Amino acid sequence: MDAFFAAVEQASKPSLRGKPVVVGGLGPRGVVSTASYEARVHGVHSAMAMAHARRLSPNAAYLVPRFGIYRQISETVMALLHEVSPLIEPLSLDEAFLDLEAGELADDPRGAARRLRAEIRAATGLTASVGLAGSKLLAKIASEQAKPDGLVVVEPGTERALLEPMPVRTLPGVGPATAEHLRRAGITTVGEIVQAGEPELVRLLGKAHGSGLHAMAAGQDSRPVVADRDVKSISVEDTFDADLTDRAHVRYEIDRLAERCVQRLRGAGRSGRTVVVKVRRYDFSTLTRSETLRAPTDDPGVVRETARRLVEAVDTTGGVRLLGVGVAGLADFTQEDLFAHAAEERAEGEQAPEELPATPPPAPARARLWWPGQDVEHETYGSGWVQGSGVGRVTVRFEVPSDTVPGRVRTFPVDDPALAHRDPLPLTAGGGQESEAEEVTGGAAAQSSPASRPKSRSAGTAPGAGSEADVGTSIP
DNA sequence: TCTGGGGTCCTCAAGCTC
DNA sequence: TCTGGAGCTTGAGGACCC
Repeated sequence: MDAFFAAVEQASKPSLRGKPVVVGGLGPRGVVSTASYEARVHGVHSAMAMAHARRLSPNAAYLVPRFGIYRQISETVMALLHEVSPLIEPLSLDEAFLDLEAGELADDPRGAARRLRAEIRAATGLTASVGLAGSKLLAKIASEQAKPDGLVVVEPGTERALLEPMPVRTLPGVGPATAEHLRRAGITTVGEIVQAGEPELVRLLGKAHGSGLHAMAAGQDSRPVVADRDVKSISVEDTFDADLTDRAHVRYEIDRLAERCVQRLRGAGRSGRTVVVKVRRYDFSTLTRSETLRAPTDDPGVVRETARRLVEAVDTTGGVRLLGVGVAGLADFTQEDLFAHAAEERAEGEQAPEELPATPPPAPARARLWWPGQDVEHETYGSGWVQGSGVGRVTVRFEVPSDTVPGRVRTFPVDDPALAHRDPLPLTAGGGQESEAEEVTGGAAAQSSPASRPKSRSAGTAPGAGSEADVGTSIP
């Protein structure tokens, strides 16, 4: 998926169309989730510290994510994918693998891809990119090449030639640490991984990673498209604007996180046996502590008590920047943990004064309730979104997705009773520009080798926004 | 300017059982 | 009865992905 959050914001807010937009956490420790193509020109990219992004692109619009509307649009797109093939493996809100051979359009993958992109554009007003190949690895690489707004086809037999010159970071599973490991061994391209041989890769990276990477570098990827992956763990975590130094405050936050975690656990109809606490200290060192219970639980008291016990064993004297609570070893049933219940009751009865939770931290200032990008409604001026807030004032731009010109801006006191939060407005369907992207070549040399053709074809799709330079060769 | 949130998978060490 | 090894489980950390 490509610039999805930013593309939704631009579609929702007419005044931001064609402008640099950055979506992410706006607190002092926020990072970029997505940058629009206009912001990427200035060097802004995802996972970058927000403060860094602001220096690179000071005139961009900085907005908080609106997951509700992203989820709605994602559901629309996934429903369209279902019409093409029943076998879909979603990777995130905006990206999925599709096994075309499980659908009715297996004989015309290129037509299916074209139709899909057109339908996504018609339904959401957003553009999508598609990579068409015989494996998930190559479909993913092709969809990256296709962005923005394109289609790339990797012809069977061209896989090796396509992959060989690419940097090792192209392969999934190769991050900064593995890339550095390989670089020290003199390996910087995918071709060099193949040349090094599997035994050398296993020696460098271990059995699973080494042999898996060697196979992928050789273009061998037989991973099937898997629908309905089972969730293995559920967790919540918070990074604090300022490090927590007070143990009672740490305990208070652990209690809150345990509560939220159990809410999500119950929302998913699950329980779990292993409680995990995560602590990131002032120096960014990260510790996890876990405890496996005798039976799965979804009891907030049990999770809270276990999490408290685990965090007590961690030295937090220097300060804590992040706390997390999670539950793993998920099951579909619960079993009352009588011992933990008894322990909880005992603890409640015996709580010493210093064991009492700390006074909750001071509530955020009213101005912090208005985050840039949020949807609002004013009794007089109608629907709009928060452009900014501070020094007791909040600035709102009044415009809706269907507007063709930017809306007007007005400023109010932060506690103006006429101003309220509202749900996002849907994007206008069919808002995309008509443009039939031309397909160009994606693979390297177009030598066709039917014998090497993998059994299934996968298409990776990624709604994006931008130009139409496509590359592609036809599948016979 | 330090570095989010929610996940998955792998590796390794230690303890336990057979 | 003792001992060593295999295999499993648990706990912790690291790397990676979107």
